Amino acid sequence: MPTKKKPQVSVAAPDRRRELLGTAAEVFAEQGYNATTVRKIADHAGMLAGSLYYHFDSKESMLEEILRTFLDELWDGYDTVLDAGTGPRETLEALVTESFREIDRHRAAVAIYQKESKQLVAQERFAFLADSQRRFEKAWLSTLESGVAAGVFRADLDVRLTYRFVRDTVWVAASWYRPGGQHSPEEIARQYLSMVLDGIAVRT
Amino acid sequence: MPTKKKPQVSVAAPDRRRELLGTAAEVFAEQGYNATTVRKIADHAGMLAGSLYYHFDSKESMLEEILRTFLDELWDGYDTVLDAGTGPRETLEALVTESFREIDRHRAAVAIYQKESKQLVAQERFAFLADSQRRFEKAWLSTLESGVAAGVFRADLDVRLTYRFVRDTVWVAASWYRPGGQHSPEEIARQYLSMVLDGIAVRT
Amino acid sequence: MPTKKKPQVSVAAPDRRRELLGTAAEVFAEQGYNATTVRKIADHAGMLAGSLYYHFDSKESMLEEILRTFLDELWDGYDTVLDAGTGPRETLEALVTESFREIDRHRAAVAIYQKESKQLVAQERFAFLADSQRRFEKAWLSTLESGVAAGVFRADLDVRLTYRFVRDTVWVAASWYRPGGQHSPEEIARQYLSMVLDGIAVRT
Amino acid sequence: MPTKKKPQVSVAAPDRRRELLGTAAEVFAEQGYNATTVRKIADHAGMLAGSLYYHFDSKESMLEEILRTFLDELWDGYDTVLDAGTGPRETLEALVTESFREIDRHRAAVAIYQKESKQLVAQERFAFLADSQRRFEKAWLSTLESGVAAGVFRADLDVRLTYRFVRDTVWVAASWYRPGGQHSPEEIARQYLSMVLDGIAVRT
DNA sequence: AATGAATGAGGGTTCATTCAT
DNA sequence: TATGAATGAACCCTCATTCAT
Repeated sequence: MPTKKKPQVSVAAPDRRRELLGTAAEVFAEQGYNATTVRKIADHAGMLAGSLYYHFDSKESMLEEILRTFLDELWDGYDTVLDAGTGPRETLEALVTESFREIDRHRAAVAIYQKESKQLVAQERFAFLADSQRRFEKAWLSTLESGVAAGVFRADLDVRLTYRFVRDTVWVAASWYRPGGQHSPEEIARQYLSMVLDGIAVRT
Repeated sequence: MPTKKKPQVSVAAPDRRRELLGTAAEVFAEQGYNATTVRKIADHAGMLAGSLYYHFDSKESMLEEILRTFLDELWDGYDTVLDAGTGPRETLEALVTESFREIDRHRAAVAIYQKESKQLVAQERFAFLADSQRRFEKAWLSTLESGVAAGVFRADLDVRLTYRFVRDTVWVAASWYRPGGQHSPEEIARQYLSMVLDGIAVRT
Repeated sequence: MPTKKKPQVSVAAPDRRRELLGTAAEVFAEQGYNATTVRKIADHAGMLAGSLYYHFDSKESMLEEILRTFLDELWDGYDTVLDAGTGPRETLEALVTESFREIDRHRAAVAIYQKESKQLVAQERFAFLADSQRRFEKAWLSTLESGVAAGVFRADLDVRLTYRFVRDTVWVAASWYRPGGQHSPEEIARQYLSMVLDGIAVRT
Repeated sequence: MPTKKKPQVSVAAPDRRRELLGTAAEVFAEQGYNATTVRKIADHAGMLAGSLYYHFDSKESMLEEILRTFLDELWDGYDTVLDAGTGPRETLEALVTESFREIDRHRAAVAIYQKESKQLVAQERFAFLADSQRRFEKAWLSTLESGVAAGVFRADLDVRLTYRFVRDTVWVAASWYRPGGQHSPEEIARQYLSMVLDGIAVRT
């Protein structure tokens, strides 16, 4: 009677896993996925490269788990916001705020996502990134569109362009954001929203 | 007997060089610098990997030349704008417009710059990136600051945050921009400026 | 315009390829496929491990090509014999003789085949081994069966058992056969045939 | 304090040992010694790889014990036959029959022996394989030779060739033999003997 | 007896780079 | 100018083995 494959932790002792994934995410974010060698991760974790393979199947599977975990939590937050049934402007504000909170919580994962997702989606293994992107686009687009319909967002702008503008505007922040800095996520969100909604020009 | 090593560079056939650099930039932009093998570039150029070394010293030198060429042209444009002595708002508008023109002309280089510069600046060879970034920051910051002083930009926003906001807002566009699309660079610039300056919310 | 993959020799300069495959086959046969490191092959060939990958895709592809080449030649010989339309006994004699000739020509490949084929057939890449085995079985079985029907082979033996007996009897010889030894393939074939056909016991 | 290292081996629970060795032999036989990982054995035994090291010193020591056990039993049987003082033909028949019985009892070990012994004998640890082979060769050769001298075996055949023929003929059977099949070892032995002694051709 | 986690040596493979032709 | 072949360093990953618990 074979086999019982991979006694690998998985369920039990997920602490070490999470810890290692955190380390890996940090290095991936800082050096880029391709430029990150498994040995560097192991160094940061205080172990030998081969030892990582007790916990994970491959470097790629670490990346996958990092991104999956992040997206799962992101969608938990987004879904709560989207299901709240608030008006377009409140929804947009809540989405932006939620986004900055996720950046705060998953800075490394967000940075990785920003940098690598374009290449990754081509691989079947990372098809879930495309799914997420589609849901993402739908959520933001429909929020913007109902805002335009309701007269709270400008009608003279290309909606797709506006969508990209808002989306990028928020997420690129992950590339410079450092948690524990002088601005809380909520504070940053407030300033960003102010700029996005009202512009930087003085009203005349 | 005098050994003429590496005739390279120089005046001879600068066209082929430019052509090859264009190809390389395209592949770098699409696949990422690290993930791009010299062989892929050579494939796209219809030659063998080793043959590229007749034209260039190394993969890295190709990258350097791509980025240098782009930044040189960028600063040509920026300097013209900055030396024009226009008011802060006009300057900002001109900078944004100029930026979208550069994105249009150097899409690949811009994409590479966006993705790789953070890692590259650490290397001495790419110190010029840091220089450029400093000049860049100074140009934008001072434009914003004189705008605030002149009362044309809002005073209630964190200037550094605003700077990052505007900067990112413009440059990330390179990640989705496709030359020859439905919007001209000037048209995109106009819409972006409208959003950045006046916001997306309807004025009440 | 991309791409033209793998300028790898293939057609042109097949000499080096053949040479390397010969070396590899020798080492595979002597040490076993799994126990043979790519470095060992490279050592025997007077080059570095990585250099082999200019000529071949992988260690496995070397194995595949070795076996394919052997089987192709084997079937050339077998088909000639089988298409000759001779009687069962002559056919069997010719098959055995041809087999020893192949052992003489492809000693290493035969030894590899003997040792590894059982594990290999499970892989899709080596499905052609199963094909060959089926054809092989059919050729021998039908020869034996028509021999029995014609009254030239004994009818009191289990045909499958006899098939295995003859088959193994011939091919295991590859494990001890050394080309250039005191017996020519034809001489060995004659003695084997004498034993297989008439037995080792003195007739009473 | 006395450190009791490795209680192992010894008298304690020899059943588990035998059981584990049986499992290991099965896997070795099926996948090949090199291709068999300690983890696979442990999987089949329902334990973790490391746990095997409570019972055995190393993977190699498992292999050694499997082969030693097999050869010990084989020689018990062979010695009984050889000491019986029967004539050459009866001796040969008894040896063949005994061989098929051993194949029946130690199928896995025989298969391993067939496949790996050639590589193993080079190692000092497995020198006992060479001893066994020498005794083996002597036993068979002298049986054949006295048979030839006594006029019961053909004198016109190369004796070494005949030895190899008979030896291989019997032992390769282990590669396809499945215990519990339709033929008992004795039945197979009878048919093999019939072929080896009298050939497969119809006497004319 | 067995587990969980780690070690460390190596193995197959990739790739930027070199160089004689 | 470009090719064909090779280099050598590094990379991801595997696996027998160890050991504290």
